[in-house]
Amino acid sequence: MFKPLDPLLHSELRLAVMSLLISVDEAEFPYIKQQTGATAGNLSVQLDKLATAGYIVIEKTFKGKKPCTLCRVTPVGLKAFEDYVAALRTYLNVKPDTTQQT
Amino acid sequence: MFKPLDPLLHSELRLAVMSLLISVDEAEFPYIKQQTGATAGNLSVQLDKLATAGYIVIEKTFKGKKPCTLCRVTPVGLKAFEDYVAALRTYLNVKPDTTQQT
DNA sequence: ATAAACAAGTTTATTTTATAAACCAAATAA
DNA sequence: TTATTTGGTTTATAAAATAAACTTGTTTAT
Repeated sequence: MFKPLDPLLHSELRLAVMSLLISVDEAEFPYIKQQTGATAGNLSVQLDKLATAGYIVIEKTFKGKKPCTLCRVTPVGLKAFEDYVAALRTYLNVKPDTTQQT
Repeated sequence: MFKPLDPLLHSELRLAVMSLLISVDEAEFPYIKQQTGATAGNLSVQLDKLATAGYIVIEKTFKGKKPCTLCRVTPVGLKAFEDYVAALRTYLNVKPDTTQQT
C-alpha cells in the first residue's frame, strides 16, 4: 500500500538540498545556505549525512584564499531521490500511471 | 523557492493515515493499523496529534460490546493535506502545471 | 602593525520527534 | 475461573532536527 520513505530524504532540509543540487549540478555552501534558508550549523550537519550516505560528494577547495565547500549530487543520490519521489506518490492519492502495479 | 512543509504532515505515519482517511472517508483503528503497518502505540500517539490539530476527528463508539475508535478526516485536514502536497511539489522538480503560479 | 569585524564552516548542546515497550481494561475462549 | 485476545493508552528510549557557541583564517579599519 504505502511504500517506506527513505528517512535520509524525508527531511525538509536534506530534501531541499538534494532538489537544489539536482537542478544545478553543483553548488557552494553559502549558495545552498541562502537558497534553503538554513542556518550554517544545520546545513553542515545535513550535508555530512548526505555525503556519508554517498548521496552527494563534498569537495573542499579554495577560492583564492577562502575555503570553498562545493557540493555535487552523485548517481546514487539521484537514484535515491527518484525512488523517494516514487514512494512518496503512494501517499499522495495521485495515480501517475494506471497501467500495471509493481 | 522551497515552501515550508507542515511538520505535522511531514511524517511517514501521519501522512499515511491522512492519505488513507482521505481515500476511505472513515476508518477504524485496527484497519488503519493494518493498512499502515504501524504499531498500536505509535498509531495511537500519531492519531492524537492529528486530532489535536483538528486534521481528523476521533469518535469513540462501541461495536457491540467492544470499543471502536473511528477516524475521519476534517475539511481542515483535507485542506492541510492539499497544501502540504502543493508545498512538497516545490521540492520534487516536477512542474505539475505550467499555466499561472499563485 | 594591531585590533576589530567578517566569512565559512564545525562542534556541541538542546529540543523535538518518532517509535517501541510496557501496561491496562474489558471481552471472549478454554 | 483463569488464560488469552482485542483494543487500545501511557511511558520510556532512541533518533533527529535545530540552534547556539565556537574555531580558523581573512579582510578591513586604526
